[in-house]
Amino acid sequence: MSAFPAGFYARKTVAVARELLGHFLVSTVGGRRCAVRIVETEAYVGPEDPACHAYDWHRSARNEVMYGAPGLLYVYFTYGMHWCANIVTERDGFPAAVLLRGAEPVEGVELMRRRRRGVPDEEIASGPAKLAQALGITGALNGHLVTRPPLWVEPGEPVRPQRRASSLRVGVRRGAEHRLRFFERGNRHVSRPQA
DNA sequence: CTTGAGATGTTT
DNA sequence: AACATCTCAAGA
Repeated sequence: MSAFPAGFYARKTVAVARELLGHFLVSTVGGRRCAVRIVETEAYVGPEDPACHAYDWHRSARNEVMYGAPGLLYVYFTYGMHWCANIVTERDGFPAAVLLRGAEPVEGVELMRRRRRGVPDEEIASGPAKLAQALGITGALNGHLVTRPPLWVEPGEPVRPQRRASSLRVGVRRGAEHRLRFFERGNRHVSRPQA
């Protein structure tokens, strides 16, 4: 059994991943407003986490923002096509973040339907790259602080612990054994089968 | 409903 | 060669 979920910073990142469920993400990217309710997250808990982009203190132009202050948006490009968005969770200098994996549209749904080319509403943001596309998030927002426009978190009714569930992280090979994915049980906007 | 392949560019 | 993914087509 590896140590990292028991460490202090891991606990904080995991707490953020859990507690983000039920809160809102508001975007005014492009000048029009839309908002989603977060229903799925994953924790990437720091240098001891083999799945984390900052594993073993790896530091590069791509993941530099992870080493910054909590509340910064870490946006990366993957599979040659997709943007994914994280929120940095730990103190300056300790690289950890929470991946935004799934959300349900609550405001500006027409705008998000346009960005997502007419897919059914439950697929507008049911996945990290779908979520980023729906909100207009790209690399241009890398390093943005999520307390102000054009993208910020607003408090919502927290998901009660009884309605929260966890699972293995999706698409992860190294460090795959840890249950660091969190989601609202039964929600239709969660990205994958809820094991 | 499920599975599998292809798209596509960056990082290791 | 892998990658914190998505879409579509085909099959059960």
